Amino acid sequence: MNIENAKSQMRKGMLEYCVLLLLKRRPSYASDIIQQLKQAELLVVEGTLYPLLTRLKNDGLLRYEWQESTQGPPRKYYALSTEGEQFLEGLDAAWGELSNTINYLKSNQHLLNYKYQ
Amino acid sequence: MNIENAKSQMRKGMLEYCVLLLLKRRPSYASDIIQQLKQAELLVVEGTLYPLLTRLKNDGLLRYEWQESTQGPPRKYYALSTEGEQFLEGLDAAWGELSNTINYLKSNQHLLNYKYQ
DNA sequence: CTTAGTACTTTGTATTGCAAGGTACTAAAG
DNA sequence: CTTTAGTACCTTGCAATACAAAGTACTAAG
Repeated sequence: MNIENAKSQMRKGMLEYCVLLLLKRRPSYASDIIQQLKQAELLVVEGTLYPLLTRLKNDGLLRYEWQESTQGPPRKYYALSTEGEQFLEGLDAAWGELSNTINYLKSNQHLLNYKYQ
Repeated sequence: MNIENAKSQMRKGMLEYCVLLLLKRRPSYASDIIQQLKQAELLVVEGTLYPLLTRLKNDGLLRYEWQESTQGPPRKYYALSTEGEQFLEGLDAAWGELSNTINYLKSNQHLLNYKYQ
């Protein structure tokens, strides 16, 4: 058990959220998404992202269209569906709650009413 | 796919962190930890927590001691080891980074340098 | 001695992140 | 024409782990 492993664990639940956040800004293809996440210091590899995108598409949260590239094979540009936008709003709320909860746990406030034994 | 499922995914990577945060405040036994997490609106069930505690103990981050209870069977009080305290500091840093990253992604700031196509 | 309450533990399943390997298209070099 | 390099998409096998459900065990009350 090391910190890297723990960081990886933390990222796990957030990946889906982060990908949807990125796609809200602009349609992107997989390799592009990986670059964007790397810039944001959220390392993700292909073997993680492709199945995730497929899952989100199958759930109706994403749609995609093929686009020619000037250099290389065509790209699959993913974008949020209407349902995906609504889902993202739900995730925004969930993130807010989780963030509050952890900051609360960090803040010691819950100790004010605490009597030992 | 629904929001509850997604929330659950988000919680996953944070559970370890939250449990360590709680145990930093005071030694607790499993059922007590579940109650505290429930108060913080982070639902966790026995089948999740017990293996987690065992894992953290095997990794040397926690230690425990049995204590008699006035009502019912004895309780296994877990507390942070020295190594666990250091590990928690690492998780604090990781949480800060992740939190920053997501707020960054939410903030649209990464669009300022963006040119489409 | 049975029932209720509390607490710890294990088993089986499903999800999913990731490493590694594979397929396919384009363009440039030999 | 064939080979090589670059880009992009996809799949397979493994390991980690959250969770539901069932099991064990102790105490106290009826």
